[in-house]
Amino acid sequence: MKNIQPELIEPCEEAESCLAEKLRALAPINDRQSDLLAALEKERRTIEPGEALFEGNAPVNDLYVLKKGWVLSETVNAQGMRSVVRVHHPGDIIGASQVPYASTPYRAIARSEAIVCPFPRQNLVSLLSNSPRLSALLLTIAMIESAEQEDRASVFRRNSAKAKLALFVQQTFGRLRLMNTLLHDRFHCPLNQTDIGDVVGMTSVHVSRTFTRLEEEGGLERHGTFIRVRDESVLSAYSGYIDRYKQLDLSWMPET
Amino acid sequence: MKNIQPELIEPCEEAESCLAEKLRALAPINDRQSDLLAALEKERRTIEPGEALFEGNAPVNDLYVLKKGWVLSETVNAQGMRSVVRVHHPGDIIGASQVPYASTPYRAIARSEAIVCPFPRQNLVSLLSNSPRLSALLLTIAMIESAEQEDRASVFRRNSAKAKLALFVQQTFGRLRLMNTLLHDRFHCPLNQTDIGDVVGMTSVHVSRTFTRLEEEGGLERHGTFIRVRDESVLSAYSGYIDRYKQLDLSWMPET
DNA sequence: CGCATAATTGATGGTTATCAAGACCAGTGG
DNA sequence: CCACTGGTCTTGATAACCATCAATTATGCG
Repeated sequence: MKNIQPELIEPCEEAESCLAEKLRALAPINDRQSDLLAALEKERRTIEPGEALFEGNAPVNDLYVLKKGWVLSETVNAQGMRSVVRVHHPGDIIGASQVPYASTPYRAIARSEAIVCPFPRQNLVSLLSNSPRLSALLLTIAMIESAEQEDRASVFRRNSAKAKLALFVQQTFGRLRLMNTLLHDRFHCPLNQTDIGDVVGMTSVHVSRTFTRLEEEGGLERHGTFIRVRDESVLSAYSGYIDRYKQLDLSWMPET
Repeated sequence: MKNIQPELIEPCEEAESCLAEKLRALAPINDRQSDLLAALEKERRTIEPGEALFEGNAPVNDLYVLKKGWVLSETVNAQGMRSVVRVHHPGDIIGASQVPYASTPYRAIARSEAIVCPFPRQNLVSLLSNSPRLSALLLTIAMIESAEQEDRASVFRRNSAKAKLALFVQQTFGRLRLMNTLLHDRFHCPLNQTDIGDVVGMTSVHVSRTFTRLEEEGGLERHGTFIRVRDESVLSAYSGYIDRYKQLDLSWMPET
């Protein structure tokens, strides 16, 4: 397997507000709104691969805007098996789904060198109080991710290993492309096959076999830590993938 | 199997605003906020069991507050298998996860006699614009449901059939109890085993077998269309169930 | 080069899907 | 009262898929 030159990967790192970049990819926001968002990303913290951002059953005080790198939210279920609940990419708010809770059962762990901007949960309130439009955008993101989750649920609980992996690749690629429009047909995946297995719900052994089959069928190619989407139609035939960042209608959103 | 007298089931039906009832179960809201919510439930529509509320790939114009009955959001995946994406109970906003989209791929179908209150998507904006607290509550509900979904995902994609069914029963019971504090240890389930199978991702045949085993182990009992939770610890040992409506910390929410 | 981690490949077994047949149940009409 | 019917649930036999265990090969890094 030949290597492919890693291209420009994390354009978000340089932005004044990574979250603002993400929201802007969905709908226009004005300077005042942009400033409100930038206020969330004053602090900065770097995390090494393998290091934990927070541990399971820790109190929820801060949320984190992810500026660079991949972070996994994972948990251990009743039978002691690890399960990766979410894969966070730049622009995501890590811990957003834990906002209403006193503590989170999840553990967040970096899978590549990551930069996060911690901010207290209280700061969310200033967004909600000062901008209906930003409130609507936060709700929109929650709904988009919810739709993605529903898609995964549909496929992961009944379908074949090929469908699971195909959906994983397509959803991941779709999310990365939102923040990095330079991506063409391949992306860097810092997860090993054990991680991927814990995301889609299969063993690392079967991840390996299934990747090989999808390669044989021409759906994708692997080159080291890069994955190339070669024929989307092959993958979609298994996964039924829908790009949840397309087909949006945000005309209803308030202006301010 | 002896029959059990169906007790008082749908207290929400009589409330001025079913949604307000649900939010009030989470955090106090004042009269002004309550009025804003009641404005969403002016219209009313009755749906018979088996009847569709909307079909797949229909444009998203209205959302629906469910006042009474069970409604399923379902879809057909790439391999032509039916998948139940969500089970809606009284107090739910049907179609909430489709707010940002021009159309929805899902089909909503009633499984018992249902009453819904349709309201245009635009009306959400008046909530967001006029009450940061209601915005926060809407976000909170989205996050709670997201957490429930993550729990399902963790269990459904790797675990045994017993774990899947146990979680289904416990999550369903937990959600119903939020709106009906009279429920003690049993609830009416209008879904047949094919429906349940399409919710949890297994065949109706295996649902039957697994229910029988869980009964033998003392976790639950079935009496006609009623399910009685007999020993939560037995079910939790499989499912690792967490009540996501407990352990909330909503102290951060804005007042107005 | 040597070591550790990750990926691959093969053999075997368990869990669940699938197919098929029969039991149960409520409602209907002779 | 009883056959009939459609739906649902149950039970059994078989097979497919994936997990598991184990051994080997590849990859990356000091």
